[in-house]
Amino acid sequence: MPKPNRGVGRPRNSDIDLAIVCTTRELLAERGYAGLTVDAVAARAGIGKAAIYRRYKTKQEMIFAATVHDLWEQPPPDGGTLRADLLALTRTIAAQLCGAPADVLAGLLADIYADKALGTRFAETFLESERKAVTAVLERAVTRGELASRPEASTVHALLLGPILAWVLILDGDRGEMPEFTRTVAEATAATLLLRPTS
Amino acid sequence: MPKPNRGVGRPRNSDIDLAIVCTTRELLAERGYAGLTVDAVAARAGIGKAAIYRRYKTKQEMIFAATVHDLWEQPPPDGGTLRADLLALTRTIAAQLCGAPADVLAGLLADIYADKALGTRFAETFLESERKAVTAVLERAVTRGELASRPEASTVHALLLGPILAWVLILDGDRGEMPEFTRTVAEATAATLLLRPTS
Amino acid sequence: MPKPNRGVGRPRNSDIDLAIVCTTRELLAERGYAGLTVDAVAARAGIGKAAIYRRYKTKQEMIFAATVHDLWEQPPPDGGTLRADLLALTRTIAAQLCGAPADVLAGLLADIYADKALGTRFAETFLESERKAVTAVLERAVTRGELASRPEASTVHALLLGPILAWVLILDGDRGEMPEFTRTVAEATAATLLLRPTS
Amino acid sequence: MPKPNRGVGRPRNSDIDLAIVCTTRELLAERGYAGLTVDAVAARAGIGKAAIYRRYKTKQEMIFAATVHDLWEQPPPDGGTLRADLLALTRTIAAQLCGAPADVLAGLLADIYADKALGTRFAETFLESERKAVTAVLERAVTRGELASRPEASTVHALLLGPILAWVLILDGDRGEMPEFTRTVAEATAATLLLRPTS
DNA sequence: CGATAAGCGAGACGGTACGTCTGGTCTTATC
DNA sequence: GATAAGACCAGACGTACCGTCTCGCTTATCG
Repeated sequence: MPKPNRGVGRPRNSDIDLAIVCTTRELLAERGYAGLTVDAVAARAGIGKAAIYRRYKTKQEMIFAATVHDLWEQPPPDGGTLRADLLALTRTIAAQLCGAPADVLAGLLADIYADKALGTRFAETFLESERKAVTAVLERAVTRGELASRPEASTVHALLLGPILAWVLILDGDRGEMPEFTRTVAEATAATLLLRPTS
Repeated sequence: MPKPNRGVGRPRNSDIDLAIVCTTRELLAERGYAGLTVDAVAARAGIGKAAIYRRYKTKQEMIFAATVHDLWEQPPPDGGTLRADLLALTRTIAAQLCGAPADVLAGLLADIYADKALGTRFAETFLESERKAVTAVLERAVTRGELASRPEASTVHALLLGPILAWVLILDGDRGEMPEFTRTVAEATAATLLLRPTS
Repeated sequence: MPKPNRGVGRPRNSDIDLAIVCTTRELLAERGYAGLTVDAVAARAGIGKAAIYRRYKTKQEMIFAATVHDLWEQPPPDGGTLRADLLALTRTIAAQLCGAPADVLAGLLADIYADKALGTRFAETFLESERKAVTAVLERAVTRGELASRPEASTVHALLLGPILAWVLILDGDRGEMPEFTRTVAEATAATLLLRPTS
Repeated sequence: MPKPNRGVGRPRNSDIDLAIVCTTRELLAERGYAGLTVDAVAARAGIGKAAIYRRYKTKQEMIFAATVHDLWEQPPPDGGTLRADLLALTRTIAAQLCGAPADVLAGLLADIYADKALGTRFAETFLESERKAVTAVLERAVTRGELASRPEASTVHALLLGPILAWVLILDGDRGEMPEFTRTVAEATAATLLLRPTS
């Protein structure tokens, strides 16, 4: 999230906003997360470093902004059944995670732990919104009578998010098989929830 | 894995091997992954930087060696049922992941993507041995007749590893609840496998 | 001679230019040539190492610049006689050589041989200007009729420079006696030239 | 001057003594003074570093020993006249200085200032013996009646040594012209001494 | 003869400096 | 006041070298 601009003086050139984001993505693709430097972004984009740091506090924020596309906040529309809702949810999660190469994901994750502020922002935006979606889906199932009581959202979240995370981040799984895998994950979670109430 | 030593000349001092590993862990705990420097390790351990770089090509290799404890290779003993085997397996995986703080895990993961050699080593040691254990457990279940056919090991691996990974790495879950959570993950996977053959 | 700066962007801070030179001289005086480190210069001057290496390619260039004060170019004014001219010239040379402690002189000399670029610069600035002065003095003497033909400049240069060099660099002679010694050198050379034409 | 050996235990291998000296000279010629490393000498000579440091306290002592051929101590034989004695003396000095490349001379000189012990040894051996020779020559001239009183030996030493030093060290003079130049230096000094009593 | 002492090649060790690089800030002149 | 260029501080990185030490071995003299 770029720093705000008080609306006084020369307005920011929005071409630059775009150039930063695009160049960052380019260079991430070319040189990988570890090989990305702010100087390189500035040079390639034909802008000054100050223009970057006026918008983002740190390099990590810049990458975060360039990578983590401002993500969906709404829980998926009611699909009628818990099974359908979980599948939709899992697909959204998978789409998020597949949006960036694995090295970027890993790098970002590391930076989130290195920089407390970034961690907080990540938790508040990304995590919180996902968690809300999970909660909403579960609550709908309770309302429908599919579940007796609402299971712990964190647990379900981990059951959905985790396998996909592992697939792209650790196991370097084929992303072509992702739709299929997504279905497996969703159904496994659904099966578990429907069979036995998970704490 | 440290660089080798041709058996000629003065042998490496194994006290130093140990000191590097211990000091690295100490400093990781004190200052976090991002705050670790090679100079600090050398200074604290009372050794020269050369002694470190004689053993490890890069800082990352050092951290890797200090962190990824040369890990279990054996699949869990036969527990009699798929359910029991999966629980044991999941517990082993969880123990591995809980061995290091989250920031170290994240940092290591990022470095694995940054350094190809490290990535290969990680895949060959850590991943391969885990995968073999998963395969063994599944094969036992087929032999027992619990499963009709052996499911894809990668998928099951992701279903087991993923939620735990997400729990410690993303959701910053309470590690005290890990035993309980581990059980949930194992049972969810068991349920899925026993209900429907996963691809 | 510092690296140039293309007039675009933030200009070099000339305070730093000065600080580097002064601090280098200070530390040379305090710790001697062999004890001088770039880190110490940076630390004492309160600047970053990069600011030094932006100006000088190597430590040696820095010392060179800090020590070999951009020196006089003009031959001494016409003193009326060869004897007088030689004395003036010798005094200038002696003043140059006494400007730095013996260890710095020796260190610099060694570095000049170690680094070809430095050697060239030394020859072109220091040596060439001194040689021109010697030539000019000798030519004046020929014009005056004191000498029948112009002697080889290199030889005369060696006769003037050498003894002083030996005095400060090898024999560790008392610098208090330098004025007297300078006179001796000048007169010895004058006597030789006036008696017999030196090749 | 190598460290002594108490005659007990295995005796030193004199092949190694020679190998060190020869290899040092070789490498000095190939890579220059600044490029010489002890490891390289040991490797090239096929010996261990310890064998070197058992003989010489420091790298500089090794180079010193390999370079400064154990030099003449005797003043030149009586040539009958001051002029002839000075020429002989100058030739000896020139021979000494021409024995090593200029960069080695410069490097050695710098090291002499860096290492007090080496400086003392240099002064006591090289310098002192030269000075004695100068004194002896001057005294002979007084005895012969060529000179009224014995001039200051240091001064004469500087007048003889200096120009040659400058020739090889600073002016990078052609060493082929050395014999001629030597004569010039000797005669200039003789002329000065015979004309006027130098301090 | 065996014990003792030292030499030897190889190379690890602690220490220290080098020169490079990057991140994030600041300073010009220009727009 | 935003911008491009680039200087600035801080400090980590990985390399190189020095002089010392340790290993397992060899080679001499002494008892």
